[in-house]
Amino acid sequence: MRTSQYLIATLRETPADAEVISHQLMLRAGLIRKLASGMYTWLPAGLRVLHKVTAIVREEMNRSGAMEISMPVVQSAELWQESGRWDKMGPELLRFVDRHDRPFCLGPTHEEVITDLIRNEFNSYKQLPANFYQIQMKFRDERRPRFGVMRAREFLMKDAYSFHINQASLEQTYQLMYQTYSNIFTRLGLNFRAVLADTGNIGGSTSHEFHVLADSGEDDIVFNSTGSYAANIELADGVIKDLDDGSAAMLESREINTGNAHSIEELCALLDLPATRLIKTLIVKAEVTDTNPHGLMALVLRGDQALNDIKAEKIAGIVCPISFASDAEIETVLGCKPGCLGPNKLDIPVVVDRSAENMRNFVCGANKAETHLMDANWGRDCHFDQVADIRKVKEGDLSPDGQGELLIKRGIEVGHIFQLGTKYSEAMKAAVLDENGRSVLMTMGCYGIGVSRIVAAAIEQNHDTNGIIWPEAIAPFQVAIVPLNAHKSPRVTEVSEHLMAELEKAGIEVLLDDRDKKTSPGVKFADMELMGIPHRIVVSDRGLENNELEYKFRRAEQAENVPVDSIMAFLSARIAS
RNA sequence: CGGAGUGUAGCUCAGUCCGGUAGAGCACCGCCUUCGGGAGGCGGGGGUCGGAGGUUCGAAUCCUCUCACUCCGACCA
Repeated sequence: MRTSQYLIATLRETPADAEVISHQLMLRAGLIRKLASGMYTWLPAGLRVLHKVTAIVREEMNRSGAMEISMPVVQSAELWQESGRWDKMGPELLRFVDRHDRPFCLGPTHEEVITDLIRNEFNSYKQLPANFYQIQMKFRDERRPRFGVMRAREFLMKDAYSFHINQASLEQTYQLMYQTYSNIFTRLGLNFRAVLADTGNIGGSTSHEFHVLADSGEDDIVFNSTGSYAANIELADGVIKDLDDGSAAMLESREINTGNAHSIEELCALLDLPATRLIKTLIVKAEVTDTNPHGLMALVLRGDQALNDIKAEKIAGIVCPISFASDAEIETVLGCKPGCLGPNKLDIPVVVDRSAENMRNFVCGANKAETHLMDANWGRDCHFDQVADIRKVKEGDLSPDGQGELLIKRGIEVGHIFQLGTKYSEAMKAAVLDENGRSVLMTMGCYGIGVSRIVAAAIEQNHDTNGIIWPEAIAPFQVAIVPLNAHKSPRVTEVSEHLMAELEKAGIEVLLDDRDKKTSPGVKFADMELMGIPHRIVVSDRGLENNELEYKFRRAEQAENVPVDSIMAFLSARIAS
């Protein structure tokens, strides 16, 4: 390819409405342009990258034995009503009617369509297991699209759905997909982690997310140094090192005046105690029942620990999404404002985190204005109804498997695999006959990859001040040829053209920067670097006088000279490796 | 959906407070010079100042409404 016949849509300056680096560089390198919020046109160079990612995903999915299909983007409401998600989904599902006033939606995911297909096609256990996938544009009307294609409304996704006669078969395919995903992200050249994940509303028992590590990621992922444990912070478990073992002798408790000190920090300063000696009591909304007429619940943690909302939402009776009780509600029910609350003599359910379960002689609110309880103890002064893990793990906690300490890093979720169970097959009556001629609901799994998001994630992980540094597997071109003074030097032109032809014959993708003499060398260098092309050859009279070409690897500091007649061997060795 | 902000040339922005001929740099077109790190000179094209309404002799500028976009939060199989 020649730049003179290609859309090199590079921008010198950063567009004002791009905040994260991948979004800025995708615009500046001329990969995408915005049509509307969360919707992007892929320009030629960007589409080349997207296609390379797609090709790797497709190859590995095919290798795993999955079958590629293509389902409609537009889906009729009936199926969604049948699964119950038409009402459950909310405005994220973009709905509209056709000319006959029949309701439709743009597919945000395809569980309904695939389940409908398979319940009609499959009759026997002998047809199982089976795994189907597609690579297709999805549409989700996100409340707040952001960061370019990282969180877009229209995005390219690989989604796969597997069908099984039982849980054991599902687990086999699940493992296969786990391995397939690991292969895909390895081939893409990304630094990633597979982590245990929350199954969220989709249900099911087991789920893993695949995260590309990058500081701009939207998720916190937790893992130990040996790699034997990794989880999304939403459900990560960890062991506190300095946990109180509850062996100390109980001291006499007493009320103390703490004035206007309300926060843990203020109390620590006032009492000259570490936060680990304090107890934090949070009041959240709960369902109103006979046993809990106030509709509130107390969540108790050690003073230095933070609440994990996702974990807390799993406690029976808590209102989802979790919300804190207002000051007025707390005062009405507990007779005290927040700031002096404690788990003593509360007539609402009290859930204590394991971090506070065994504490001795702690400080907690006395449920009385400006008053805290010193040297309080469970049983004698305070009570709890239930112990649960509701704590957000911290860096430095011990790994739950006993292997070292936990690290926390930011991650971009690029893949997610689920064991669905029978959620959809039950709702949509998708069954086959087993070997005894009995009708059995199929067990399902589903497996997603954010293909367009991978492009952004790769940039987040691979860039410098000059622009993108593509992993070689997904670069739009492998080699850039930059001729200098081609308009004056027939020899430079000839060598450049010849090299391009040779490389293309060898199946290597080349971009020859043959823009006219008005495009200065500096502009060409800057553009090729901005676009992140991994290998660059400069052809100049100066070099040719010594029979040399200049080679520079995008990641390297320095360029090096290579004899003209060994350039093909030189390049094919580097590109292969 | 709550909070904040921004809309002026393809891009980055000035001009708005204090109403009076629509600006700069880059990009683009032509000619000349230059040619290994975003060159220089001369000449040129390009805008209903997001939209609608209002105030005024006169509105990019003041007022009202509206639309779009961005950020923070909430939300997110």
